[in-house]
Amino acid sequence: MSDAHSLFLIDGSNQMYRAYHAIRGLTGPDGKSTNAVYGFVTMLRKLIADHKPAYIAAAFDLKGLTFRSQLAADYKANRAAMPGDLAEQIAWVHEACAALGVPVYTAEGFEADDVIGTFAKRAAAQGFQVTIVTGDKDFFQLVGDGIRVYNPRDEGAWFDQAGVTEKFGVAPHQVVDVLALMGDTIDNVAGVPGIGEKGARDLIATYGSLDALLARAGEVPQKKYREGLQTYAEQARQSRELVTLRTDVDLLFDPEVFCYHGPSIERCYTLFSQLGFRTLVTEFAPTASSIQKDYAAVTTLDELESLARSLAEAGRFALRIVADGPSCVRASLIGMVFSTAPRQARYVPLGHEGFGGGSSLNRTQALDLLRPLLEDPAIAKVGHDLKADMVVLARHGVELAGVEFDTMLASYLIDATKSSQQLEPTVLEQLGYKALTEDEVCGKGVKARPFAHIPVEGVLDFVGERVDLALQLATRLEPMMAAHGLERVYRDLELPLVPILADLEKVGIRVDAPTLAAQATLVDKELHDRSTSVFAMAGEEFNINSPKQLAEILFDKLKLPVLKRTGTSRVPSTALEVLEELALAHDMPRLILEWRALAKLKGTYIDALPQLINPETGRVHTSFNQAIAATGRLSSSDPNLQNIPIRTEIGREIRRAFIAEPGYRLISADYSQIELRVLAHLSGDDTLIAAFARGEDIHDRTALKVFGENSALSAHELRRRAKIINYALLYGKTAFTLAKDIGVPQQAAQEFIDAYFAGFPSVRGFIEQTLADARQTGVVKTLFGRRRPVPELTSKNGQIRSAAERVAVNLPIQGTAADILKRAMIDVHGALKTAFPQARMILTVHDELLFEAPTAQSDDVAGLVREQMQNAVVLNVPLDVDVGIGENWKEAKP
DNA sequence: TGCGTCACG
DNA sequence: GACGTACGTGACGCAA
Repeated sequence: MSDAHSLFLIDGSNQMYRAYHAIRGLTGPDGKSTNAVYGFVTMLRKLIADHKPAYIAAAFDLKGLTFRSQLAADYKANRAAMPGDLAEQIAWVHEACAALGVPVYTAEGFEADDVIGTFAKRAAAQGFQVTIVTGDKDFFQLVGDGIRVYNPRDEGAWFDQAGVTEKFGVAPHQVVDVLALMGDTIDNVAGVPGIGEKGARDLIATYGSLDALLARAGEVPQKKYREGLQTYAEQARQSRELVTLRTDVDLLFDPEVFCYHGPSIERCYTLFSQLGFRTLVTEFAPTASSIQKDYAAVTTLDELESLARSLAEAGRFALRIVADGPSCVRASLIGMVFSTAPRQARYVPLGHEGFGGGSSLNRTQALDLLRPLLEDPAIAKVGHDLKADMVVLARHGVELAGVEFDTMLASYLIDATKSSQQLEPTVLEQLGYKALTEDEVCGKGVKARPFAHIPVEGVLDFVGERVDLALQLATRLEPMMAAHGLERVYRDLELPLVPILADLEKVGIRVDAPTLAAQATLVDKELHDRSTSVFAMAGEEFNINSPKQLAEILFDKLKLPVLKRTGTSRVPSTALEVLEELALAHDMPRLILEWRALAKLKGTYIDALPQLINPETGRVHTSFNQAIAATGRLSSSDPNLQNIPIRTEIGREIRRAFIAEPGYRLISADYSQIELRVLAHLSGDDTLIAAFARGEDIHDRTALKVFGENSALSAHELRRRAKIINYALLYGKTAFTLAKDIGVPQQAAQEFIDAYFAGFPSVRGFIEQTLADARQTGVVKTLFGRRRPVPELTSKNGQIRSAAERVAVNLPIQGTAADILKRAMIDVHGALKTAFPQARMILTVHDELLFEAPTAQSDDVAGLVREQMQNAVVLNVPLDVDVGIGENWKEAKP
């Protein structure tokens, strides 16, 4: 295919339209559509990669009239105007072509088709093998003599002379005659009335050409065709002129210009960054390793002393711990790397093994030498994810102090919706470098080697970049944070939280393996009972956990009705709500649901947790992720301790396995209805505020507002429904789902929603004001100034826009609640340190904090915690905290 | 690796 | 008139 003389001519306008319609809903960082550009770029890159043309160019229509309007004033007058969001992308598409090394041609007064026709003929005459890339059948007229047509939509769609004849029914030279006869209503090519595509093709095939046909019109047997041809002969000739592509446009075919030399990396990088095409940005980014830099390893203690002196003199440096291991709390220290200036780094190897024994320094001596520096709060430390470094260092007896700037947190505060706040993508976005990855240095999968087994020279570039780039990032992100007004949330919340979260991770929580083992035995029996019954009903054994096999049994074998299909694969869904519905008609779905609930508990918690107990501490150490959740919440992983069951009795039993050390108690402290209180504060709704101020039960209050005083339902049921309504309305739930959740008709649900907003009038005002502000600024904020960009608020797609509106309303509420909890954690941590140093915070779950304290102090600790949490912030409603004490987490839950 | 499902606030 | 239908997470097992 990569003929030395192959020339590809791309029908740019045609392919741009196709891309626009094929991809929907893609937008760039500024919320503008990028679908046509993205689709076009994808097409063009695939075309070049697959066919490796030696010469290439693209042609586009220009805005405005062409010579064809002079032939027929109404030519293309019926065409709908180009959609605005496509017109906006034309300049980008041109730039994309140019960046990818494809010259762009247009011609005043002509269409792209004529430009292509001209180049095709001239190139073919010079012996080029020309391929026209288009989905437009009009180009069939040019095929032959070294010219063919290719439609990239369909891989097999190559049209040479034989291909055109087969596809279109006539030879290429007859194509214009067929097009002239059949006309084109959209483009206002008149043709001959009464003759369509099939008629035109048959007539031209029979008579050879339009001229011959018109000359012998009287011989045509079909009356409709005959009369049409006789009446509209002139119109047919004019139509032929319209559909005939010009091959004589005043353009020079210069092979030098058309010769393909590959893309301009810089231009592609700039363009794709602006458009927000992340994968492509990665591909075209320059690598930092191509830049001159000064990275070196420290090989003697003398050198290390001199490094320590220069770091102390600098007063501020970036650092990164290099470590191997399954997690920070179990990591082994391999080295430390420092930087005080751009493109400069010094690596202190401490654990590289087996390379003549001389490459690593003595760990104890080195740490002793560095300790004063690392523990000095007056020397500022910069890094990316410093919590991880703190946890590793603490294992080696070093308490890192002076944490001053964490680039991961800064990046997170600037845009919490980014898919990753890792160093590489952040550096790529902010500095335009493609940093080395751990995979490139260590390998991945089965081939991965630990740092300890790689020589120092092998890791130097990678580890050097870690600190060098972090320091450079800090310089760039600090002013950005200030510009967004994020200093307060950074200095008052996120930064002070870093050492606290490190403490929580280090301390962990005690989990009792025998308790879980006993539960495993019980649950196994329950699972077995249910699967036996299910298999009996099915008449065969199968894997209940396989949605596919389960669907076959339920829907094929038992012929139960398919109520819903899954999102992308459109297979029959076996989700909870579906099975609950089916359970009304058959016994198996209920058993399946019970089996699933038990299997979930066993697999995710009962069996998994014992394996995560750290043998050194006998405790489970989760990781808290401070830069994941778009709302400012923390998340927990490996294991996730924020989703331990509580809603069902059997699930709640698992919390018995989370226990206090002997002589200690667990203390659980929950904020009561914190999000509704935040709503009361933010909306200023008098009714809500008054209810909270009087200490009323807010769900009862809503029940009264929504259902009135004379409802027939029990107080308990009213409260249950009101609770659903309270939280539902907070997030923009619709009547449809509310109806399902509380089991009433949709119309009744709508009436409840209306009654709610009537009862709390300021809540609606708050929602509307939040949305109005967000539309204007493109971001939403919490009470503490945390921000979240919501570019989709201006989307033309109603569904995307609605989702963005719900996000925009949710953020100030969920995010402010998260801010309050973070503030409380900082206050409580500080207060405990002085008053009860033996007590420690061990877990945080969105509106709950868990502590472990000596039994004798537990009441006092509980009181202090409660006090600190209630006074973490001052709102115009009180914050209420429920506290409980127990030997295990279940007992401690208030 | 992506998807379906389900645990939590 | 059809479509989809509440926010935020993380983990497991299956199927490809």
